[in-house]
Amino acid sequence: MRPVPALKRKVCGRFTLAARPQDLQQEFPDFWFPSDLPPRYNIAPSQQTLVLPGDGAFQARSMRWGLVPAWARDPAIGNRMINARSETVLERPAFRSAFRKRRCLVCADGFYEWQGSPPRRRPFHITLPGGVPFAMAGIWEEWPSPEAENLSTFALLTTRANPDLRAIHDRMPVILGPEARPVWLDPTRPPDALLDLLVPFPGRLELRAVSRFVNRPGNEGPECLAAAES
DNA sequence: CCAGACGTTGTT
DNA sequence: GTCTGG
DNA sequence: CCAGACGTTGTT
DNA sequence: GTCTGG
Repeated sequence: MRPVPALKRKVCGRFTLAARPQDLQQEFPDFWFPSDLPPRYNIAPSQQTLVLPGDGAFQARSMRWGLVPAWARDPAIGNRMINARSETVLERPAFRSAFRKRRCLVCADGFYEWQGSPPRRRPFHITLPGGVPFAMAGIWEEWPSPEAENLSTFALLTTRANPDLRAIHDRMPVILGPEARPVWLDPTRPPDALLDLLVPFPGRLELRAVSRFVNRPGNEGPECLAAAES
């Protein structure tokens, strides 16, 4: 008998990065950050956001969320390549090469998950205690655009939800603590050592129901974190 | 050998 | 790029 | 992830 | 319903 598929709901598709550059500098002291970083409360797929690639430059870069494989004909394919399952990332043709050679950290200070079924689906904002910035595990690609400069894109690694999150969701982005980050970014690390890092977050998470204002991808600003209407 | 395809998420 | 199908 | 669009003809 | 765009 085939294994019964686990309960599945939708996975990380929005997040926040409202932290100031000095807060990021403190959390990621090895990296250089731009000083003019705008606070973001509604980062959606296809948008640019701050990524720390393991390319040895230790320079924060802006990349587009939604991985476009190097061989893609149409970069629109990236709009659906926003998450890569940890369980299968090693085999998937679209991700395998990026997983082996181009890993990164994706800076965030919270992410959104939606709970329930339409039309009552409600967004939650999930943070670490105190709202400190954290690093999500990512992989990235460079797509040679015929007209413009290369397009840099990334996908987030996902794993099972941890106990705090399980009430609303069964998947979550992989969050890497300070010890795991250099391992993930080390280009010489073998796949087995990397896969060991892709586990549910072992610490506590804080969940807060927020307004549906965040639903609309074009909405931006601290209103995205307003308490949920009753 | 060449030609042609190549993907993910989720489906509560 | 890399794999499959013919 | 959610919101919003969703068409055709013909075109060196 | 399904796909694209943000």
